[in-house]
Amino acid sequence: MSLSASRLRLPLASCEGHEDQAPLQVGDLAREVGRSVRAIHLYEELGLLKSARSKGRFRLFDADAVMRVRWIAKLQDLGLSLGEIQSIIKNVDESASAPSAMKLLRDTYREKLAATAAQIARLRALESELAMSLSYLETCDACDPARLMHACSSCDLHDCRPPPELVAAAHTGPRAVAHPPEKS
Amino acid sequence: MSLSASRLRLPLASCEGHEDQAPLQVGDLAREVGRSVRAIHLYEELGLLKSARSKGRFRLFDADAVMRVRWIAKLQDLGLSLGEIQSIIKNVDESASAPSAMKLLRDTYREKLAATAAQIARLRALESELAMSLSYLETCDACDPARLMHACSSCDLHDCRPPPELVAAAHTGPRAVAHPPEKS
DNA sequence: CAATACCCTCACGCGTACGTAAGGGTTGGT
DNA sequence: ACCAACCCTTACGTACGCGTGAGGGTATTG
Repeated sequence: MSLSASRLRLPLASCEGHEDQAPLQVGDLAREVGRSVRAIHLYEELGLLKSARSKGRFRLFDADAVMRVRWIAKLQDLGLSLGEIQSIIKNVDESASAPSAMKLLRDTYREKLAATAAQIARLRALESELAMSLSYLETCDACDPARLMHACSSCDLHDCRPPPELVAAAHTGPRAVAHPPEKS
Repeated sequence: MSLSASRLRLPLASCEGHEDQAPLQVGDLAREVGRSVRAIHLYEELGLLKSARSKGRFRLFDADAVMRVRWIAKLQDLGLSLGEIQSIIKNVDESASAPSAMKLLRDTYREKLAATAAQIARLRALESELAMSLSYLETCDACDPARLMHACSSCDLHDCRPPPELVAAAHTGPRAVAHPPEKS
C-alpha cells in the first residue's frame, strides 16, 4: 500500500492527504507534464530546471518543478527556443533586485505578446484562405468525374474567379515553362 | 537596356510590356519570393517545383513557379513540413481525374483548417495569459527597487492572487526541493 | 578576349529538441 | 536475498530545412 507518485514506490513522505509534498522522481514528473524523461534531463542540463538528489543520486522534484515544466511548454508554444528560455532565466537570476528582474521579464513578455498577436493574425488570414479554398473546392463535386486536371483552367462551375491561390498553385502539376528555352 | 529579371541579363523575351512571360533564373525567383537559392533547389529536389532548362543547364522558371513557392510558404506557415507538401502534390499528380484530386486536396485542407483553428485558439489563450501577466507585472513598478525575489511570495501589491503562472514559474529560481532527501 | 555576375552539381555542416541504446546502479516489495 | 521497475551517465542518432563551400561552367558587358 503506497503509490504516491510512481505506482510502487514512495521514497519519502506519503499517505498524508495531499501528495503535493512527495518529491517526484524524474519519470513521475515526466508523466505528470506529458514529456519524456529525456526532455526533463535536457531541461536540467540547460539549467531550466533544478532538482535535489536522493542518496542514490536519483533526481527529486517538487511541485514547483511541475509548474516550471508547464511554463517551459507554454513558452515553447509561444515560439521560444530553449535557448531563449535560458536567457529569460538568466536575466531573472542575475538581476540584483526583484523589480529589475520583473522589468526584464516584462520586456520579454511584451515582445512575445506582440509576436504572438502577429502570428495569430497571420494564421487567421491563412485560416480564411483555407476556408475560401474549401468552399471553392465544394463545387468540384458537380464536375464530371472523368475530367482531367488540365481542364480546370477552363472550368466555369465556380462562383469565384480566379480560383484561390491555395487551389490554383496546386494545379501547377508536372509541367514546365510555356515557352521553352533559347532565344530564336 | 534590359533588366528583365536579373539586373543585367535577359536570356530571352524582354521589353514586351509585361515581364510575366520572361523566364526567371533561380536567383530571380529566389529574390521574388524572398527565399534562398538553396531553398529553391531543395524544393525542386523534393519535386515541389519543376523547371525548364536553358541550353547551358540554367533553371528557368515561369510565373507559376512564383505562385507555387508562395503556396509552399503558406503551407509551411500553416505548419506543414516539406514532406507533407510532397504528399499533397503526389496525391494530386497521381489522381486519375481532377475531381478525385480535388477531393483529396479538400480533405487535406479540411484537416489543416481544423488544426489551424486549434492552433489559433491555443495562441489566443496564451496571448491572454501573457496580457494578464503583463498587467500583473506593471504593479512591480511600485515595488521597493531593492527588494529581492525571495520577497515576492509575500507581496501584496498585486490585484491578482495568486500570480499568473507565467509569472510564478519564473520565480522558481536557484532552489530545490524544500525537504531535502533521506527519509526520517 | 577578359571580366563579372550568375549558374551547376555534389556533398558535408549546422542548430534544435529531443530519441535511443549501452552499461550499470538504486529502490522497495516479498 | 532477489527481482522488477526505476534511475544514472555518456554518447551517438535523427528529422527538418536549409547554409556553405568546392570546383567548375555560362551569359552579357566592354
